[in-house]
Formats: sequence, structure tokens, C-alpha cells
Amino acid sequence: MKRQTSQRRAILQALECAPGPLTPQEVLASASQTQASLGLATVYRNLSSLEEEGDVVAVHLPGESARFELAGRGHHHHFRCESCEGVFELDATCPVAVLEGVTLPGGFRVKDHELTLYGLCPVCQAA
Amino acid sequence: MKRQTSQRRAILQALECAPGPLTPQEVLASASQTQASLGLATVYRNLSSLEEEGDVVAVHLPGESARFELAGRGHHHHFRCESCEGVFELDATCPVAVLEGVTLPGGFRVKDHELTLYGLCPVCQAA
DNA sequence: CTCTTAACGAGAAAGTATTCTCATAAAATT
DNA sequence: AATTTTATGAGAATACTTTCTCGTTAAGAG
Repeated sequence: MKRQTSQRRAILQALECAPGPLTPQEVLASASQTQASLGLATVYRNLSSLEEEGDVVAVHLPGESARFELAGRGHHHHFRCESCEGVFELDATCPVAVLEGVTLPGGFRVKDHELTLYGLCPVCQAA
Repeated sequence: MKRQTSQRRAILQALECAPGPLTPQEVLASASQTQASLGLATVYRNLSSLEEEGDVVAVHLPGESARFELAGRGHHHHFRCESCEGVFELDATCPVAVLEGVTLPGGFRVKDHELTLYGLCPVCQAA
């Protein structure tokens, strides 16, 4: 059976508090605040098992390695700040939804999509 | 000065004929047809210098390594076939253009975006 | 409280993508 | 055609991210 360790709780808490998906390194940094001795291998192990169990999903942004966020948040996209490099979850209405199921000129049948917006986050705009 | 080698020509030709951006490996495979002894290092070297000179641009799709396409093709996005795994350039009207310059709820100022569509290409639909 | 065993931590190892090294080949110049 | 110098090919080396190993720790059951 799956054990409820303090490390696993710290990792979940890091994901809960985050404004967007985190890289394993970011999870480590965040969860280390409450679990000082946490190791990177443990972060990977838990993210993998959490993903298998469906509690966490992997997020891929163009040109970056995998990030992870809690599952069950519905359809949404991400915003990447070009200044602080942070990634944030957006809950604005999806402007690409109209393409679902459509066949584009050229004959491409659209079944899914991935959108990433780039710009400045509120904090970096103020700075 | 930059020399005009047969390898460089073969690499450019591969990009010209491609229906979308190619990975260095795909460039190698394609250009090898006319330049049998071509090596992967040469592909990387030429893609880098072509990119610096502005003749080629790098394309990043979520969760994949870099691809390259000829520059100067204007704003467009890409379609990835979930069956044959090919990547194609789309010239359909961009459905995300409306977000350029907008500030989203939450205070995110949009300056750029990256959209990838997933589905079945014409060939795989027929099969 | 004790026992069993899954989970952990740290570092080694593996898997990829990309860059570097250097002897050789071949552009461009004369 | 000879000369100079950049580009090439093949494999080694790097840079990262992710996984594995194994001795130790601690969760959960009894």
C-alpha cells in the first residue's frame, strides 16, 4: 500500500500553493522549506507515483523540461513571464476551443491543442 | 566569409522541401539522400550558423527537442499528427491573435504566444 | 512497542541532445 | 594549379534531466 510520508505531503503542499506548474527542481526548493532533508530522487519518485494515480499531471511548455501540477483543474493554459521566468496557470476563457473537432484547410483534423502565452506577469510589470 | 558547401546546400534544400519544421535528425535523414556522407555535427553546425544569420528559425514544441524551419514565413503555428508523429506548418488564420497586447484577468500582459494543434493529418485520416 | 517493509537520501548511472576535437577534405583566392 | 583557411566527419566529451542502487529511516500493522 502507498504510505503517507511527510515528504509526500510536503510535495503535494508545494503543488497546492504554487501559482502554476512546477519543475521537479522547483518542487524540491519549495518543499524543502518544510522538509529540509528532502532529496531530488524522492521528488521524482513521488511525482511519478502521483501522476500514475491521477492526482498530478505533467505539463510541457515549448523548449522546457517537464513541469507538474495538481490534476482535476479542467481545461486551461499557461502564461510564462519573460522577465522572472515563472509559469502561471490561467483560467481565462480558452480562445482556441472553437477549433476542437474542426478540419482545417489542408485537411488537418484537430483533436487537441496546447497554448502558451508569453509576456509580463503582474509583479514584473510593476517592477 | 561563409562558404557555400554541398552539405550546406543539401541542408537548406531539406528545409525547403519539408512540410514543417525538422529536427536535426530529420534534416540529416533528408539531406543524406543527396549528401550520403553527411554527419550530424555538420547538420548542427549549419543549423546554428543559419539561425545566427537569420535564414532559419528554431521551433519548439511542447515536450520535444528543437526543430528548425526556414525564416521569413510570417506568423503561423504547427500541427502535430498523433499517428505518424509528423509536424506540419499551418497557414490558417491565427485564432489567438486577438490576445496580442491584451492584459488578461489576473494582470498578465500578453506579448507573444505559442500554439500547437494535435490531431490527424490528411494521410493518417485516410489510412 | 515491535516488526515488517515501503520510502528515503545521496550519489552513481543512464539516456538524450548538443558541442567539441582534430585530422582530412574541399572552397575560395591568386 | 597552388595556397590558404574554413568546413567536414566520426567519435569523444559535455550538459542535463531522470532513474537506479543500496544502506538507512520511519510508516503502518499487529
